[in-house]
Amino acid sequence: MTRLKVLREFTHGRHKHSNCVTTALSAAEVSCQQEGQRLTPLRKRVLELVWNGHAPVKAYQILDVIRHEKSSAAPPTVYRALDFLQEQGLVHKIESLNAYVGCGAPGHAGSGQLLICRDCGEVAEIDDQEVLELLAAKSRDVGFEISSPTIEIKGRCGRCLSKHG
Amino acid sequence: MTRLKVLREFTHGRHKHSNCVTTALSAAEVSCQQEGQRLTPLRKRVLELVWNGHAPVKAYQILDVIRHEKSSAAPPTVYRALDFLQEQGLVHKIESLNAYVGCGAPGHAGSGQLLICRDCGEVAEIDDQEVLELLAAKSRDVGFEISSPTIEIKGRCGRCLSKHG
DNA sequence: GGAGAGAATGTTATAATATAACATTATTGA
DNA sequence: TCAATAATGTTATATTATAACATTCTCTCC
Repeated sequence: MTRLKVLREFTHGRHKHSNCVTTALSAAEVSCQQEGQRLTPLRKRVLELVWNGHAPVKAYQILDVIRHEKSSAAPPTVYRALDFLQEQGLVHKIESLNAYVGCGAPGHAGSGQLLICRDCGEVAEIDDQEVLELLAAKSRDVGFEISSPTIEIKGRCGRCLSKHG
Repeated sequence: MTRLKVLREFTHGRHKHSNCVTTALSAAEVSCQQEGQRLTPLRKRVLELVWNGHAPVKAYQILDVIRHEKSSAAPPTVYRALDFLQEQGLVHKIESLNAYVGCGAPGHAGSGQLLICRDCGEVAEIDDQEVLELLAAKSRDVGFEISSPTIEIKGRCGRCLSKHG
């Protein structure tokens, strides 16, 4: 199937997560450098915490950690960093959960389609042009022009399906 | 284009909105009757307020109105009614706005695709099987099985497009 | 009609999420 | 170095939502 990009995968079992974090942080460095944006230590740390795992992370969870490291941390500390990271396409907000996940493909415009596993909580991200084009076509039928789709899908990932039937 | 159902339309200018409200309330009565659910005066009033117009309505806006009519009104009053209405498919929550809109096709399972106009704020709802099937197919490619999609799309409606270019 | 069960609503308190507004510090570029 | 801008600090508060328990209402069964 062409045009389907997988921006963030389900882990489907154990994996060496430190690799995910390292990769994400390096990619973020590069991306920000290219864009002339500053990935400050604070922003980098927040990104790292968002990449705590493959499940969504809440703003106040991040704050709880940062508070222990930096007494000046307050809600704006975290929300501003998250805003920056979202603008850079390094993080997506999952609106239906009020939580955040790292994006596997920084610099990538907008968010793709977020797949959220009800069982294990992991989130994958795909970006499929066919889906977007079809949605755009259907929207045009009612006179609507898309600018930014939010697509969040709850269901079950392959691993949880095979585990629990 | 087949299989595209329009559950809630953009008004595209003036219309007699009281008709929308009347229709929605009647449909709700019928739907609840059929399902053996109780559309109490409170729930009906909340539904009516959600249908205040074609733009999303916030829970606390509803509460502000109800407070004037019923001194006992408090947040749970409104949230419980909204929960009930969502379960009955009479109202959808727009996750990306923390706001609510009425559904034009009660009883309909899940929400369709919500189209949100950035300019006038109106929300339409379509329900297209092709889109859902394509999404399901693409999700299957990464081993994921969809149970409930949340699709909210920001853009511009036909009227605003023709107005402002 | 009355008793009991379950549903709906009332009531109080608080949790969880997010932003406003202004002060201070750091960084960059002229 | 100085000024401008960006980033962070700081305090307060707005917004959204739920917990927990009390009371009232509605329906059914007898």
